[in-house]
Amino acid sequence: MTYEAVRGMRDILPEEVGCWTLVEERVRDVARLYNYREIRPPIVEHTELFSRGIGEATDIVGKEMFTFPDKKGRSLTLRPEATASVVRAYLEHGLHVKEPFQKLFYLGPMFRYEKPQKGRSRQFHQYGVEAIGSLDSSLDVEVIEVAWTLMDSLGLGGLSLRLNSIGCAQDHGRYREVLRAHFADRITSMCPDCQRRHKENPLRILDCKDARCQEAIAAAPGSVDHLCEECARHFAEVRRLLEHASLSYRIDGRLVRGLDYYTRTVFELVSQDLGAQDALLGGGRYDDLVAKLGGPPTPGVGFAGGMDRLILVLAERANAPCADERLNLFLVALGEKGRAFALDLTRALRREGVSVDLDYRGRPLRKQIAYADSIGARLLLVLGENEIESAKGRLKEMDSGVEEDVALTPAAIADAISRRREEWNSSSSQSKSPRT
RNA sequence: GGGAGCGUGGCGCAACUGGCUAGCGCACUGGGUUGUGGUCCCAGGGGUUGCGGGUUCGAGCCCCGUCGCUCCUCCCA
Repeated sequence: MTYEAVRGMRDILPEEVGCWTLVEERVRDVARLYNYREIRPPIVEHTELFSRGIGEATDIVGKEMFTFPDKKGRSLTLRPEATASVVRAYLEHGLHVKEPFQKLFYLGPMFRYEKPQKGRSRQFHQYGVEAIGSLDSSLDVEVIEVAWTLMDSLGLGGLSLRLNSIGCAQDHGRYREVLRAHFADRITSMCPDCQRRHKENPLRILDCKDARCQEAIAAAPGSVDHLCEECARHFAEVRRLLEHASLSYRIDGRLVRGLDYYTRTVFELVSQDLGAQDALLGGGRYDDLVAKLGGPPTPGVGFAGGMDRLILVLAERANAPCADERLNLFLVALGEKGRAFALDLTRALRREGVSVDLDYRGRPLRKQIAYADSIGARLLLVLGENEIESAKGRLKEMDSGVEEDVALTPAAIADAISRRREEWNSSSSQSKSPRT
């Protein structure tokens, strides 16, 4: 093997693409259902957008970005997430002036320089929604509902929602001190990482999984108990509305997300099927981000989900829904005459919107048919002297073996196929797929 | 970033304590006298054993390095 893909980047081959397009379609359908509109920011941004937006002190900015200089020496970065880009676009194009309240969604590749493992590659794909311009608790709940609805539409049950509120910027400062005080007298018996975190950002201690630290963490006060009056009220309302909508959740006082811009509501949807990389999607409020990036004080809330992980989970469950587009018709050409006839017929049928293919390698009849079968063609039509002379052929259904006479005109064949389309569409996603 | 394991044709695997031209299944190609597939039979192509060094009479097997993958940790999607 002479070349291989760059570490942490992988090919999505034709066999898998069906699952991807299906998930993408569902994301778009659900987003539209809730009136979120698609936005497509570029993949490369000025490095500063992320270091400002996501936070200098975060792991993402500190050590996980694909950053490089352009030809004029400006520092550019492959986006590690999309929220900062969406907010940048929101401000750059004056959306905040035209209509400050915007509901947007996106879909696409993100890049983080991490050690690759299952469910975590350096180029990965996220979908996400952002609702910018309102502090209303019902919007937090709507965003969470979008996530649940999407999972439902993919037939994914058995997921759980972890929920927390980390309060506003002022609350963060106070809570940090509360934690620092809590851990102060036992920090010496905790892991080295936590001793560092204790100084830098005690919030991160809550994320630690080291056995030595668990006791102290379990006894730590939750952020929920240290919210200011307004944040507490906001969170209570979020919870009330979630319950009202019958969306179950579990309060997790240890849930602190890795991006600095989060405020108030934070949440994660986790799956048991994913091992260490169990977060299927996560999000929350970012009420200070727009202002931090130079805009007017504007609240926002959103989430991002990992498509790669989602597809991994779908694949592990039985009957994963995958788009399965099968070729309508394969023409088997016999001899010179048959070949010429088949080429013309192919062109005519394609103009009629019928997907058709034929042999390009001069293979014998038997192999042509075997090939048609292996690529999952729905119908087969043999074109030899007999057919051309009589202007009649036999259309064979590959799955059942049933044959039907047809006139060899594009219109007649296209008609015979369109009669079957409905039946194909209703059974396509579960029926036998090609190459299995 | 730290820890552990693993790299043999496209895929899945085999090769006794280092010992003959590195095998098998699937897939692929051709054929079983150019008119019907998914079964069967025959034949065939394809690997400098991830890469680079070393030890040895001899290395797919041992040692070192390197690259990659997997899992845990970390982080998150």
